[in-house]
Amino acid sequence: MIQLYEKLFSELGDQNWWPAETPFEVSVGAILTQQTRWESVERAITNLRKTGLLQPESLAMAKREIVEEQIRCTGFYRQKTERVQEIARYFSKNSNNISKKPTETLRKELLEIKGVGDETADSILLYAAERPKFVIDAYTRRISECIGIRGNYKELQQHFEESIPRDVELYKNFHALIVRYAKEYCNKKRCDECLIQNSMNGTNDHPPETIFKTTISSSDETESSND
DNA sequence: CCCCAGGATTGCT
DNA sequence: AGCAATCATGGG
Repeated sequence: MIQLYEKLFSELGDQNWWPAETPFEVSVGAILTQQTRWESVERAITNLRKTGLLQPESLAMAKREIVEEQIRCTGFYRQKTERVQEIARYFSKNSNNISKKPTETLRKELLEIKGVGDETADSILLYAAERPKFVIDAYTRRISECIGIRGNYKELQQHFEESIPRDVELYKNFHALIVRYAKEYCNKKRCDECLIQNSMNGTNDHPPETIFKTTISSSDETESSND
């Protein structure tokens, strides 16, 4: 799997992804970017900054209509308004001790916020809180499928995290490269030029159905006993 | 006019 | 546990 990273890096270089000033900005962006282009998010962030709403306290207290107006360009603006304001409330309360919370504790708290699912939580954990959590998004799923890795969110994440060194910067860059690559190649159906099939040659040439059973089969949970 | 984008929630089976 | 409908704007 690390060969894949090397391949993508040598081909596409450093991505300098997720440009943002503060952890709070990253977290707001993580909500806004759901099912939307990043260019729209940038506009919304600019609007929020311009109106002084890019801080936890001011955003939390702002009138709903005002926030909606600023982020409307990202779509789903009513839900997203409610959700970024919840994020803002969370940061208002916890901005002092977020860095002290254990990763899994933080993750659980983030997931309690309506509108924060697995991917958004891990994006916040990785890009805002600098925790080694590999983000699984639609592109990562698609590429995983192509090289015969299947499973739910947690299984895919586990597979990536066990296959590469536990390093925050590596996680960031790898994920950024996957997204960049998928946009350039998968979205344009340039499968004939696929770098991934080539770079994974030899490490994984099993048929899609039989590859995953060996690595995952036992779901060893060390967290809560059940739901 | 159609489909898709750096998802999550809800409801149904 | 898995699947479809829903949310909504902006670009190609």
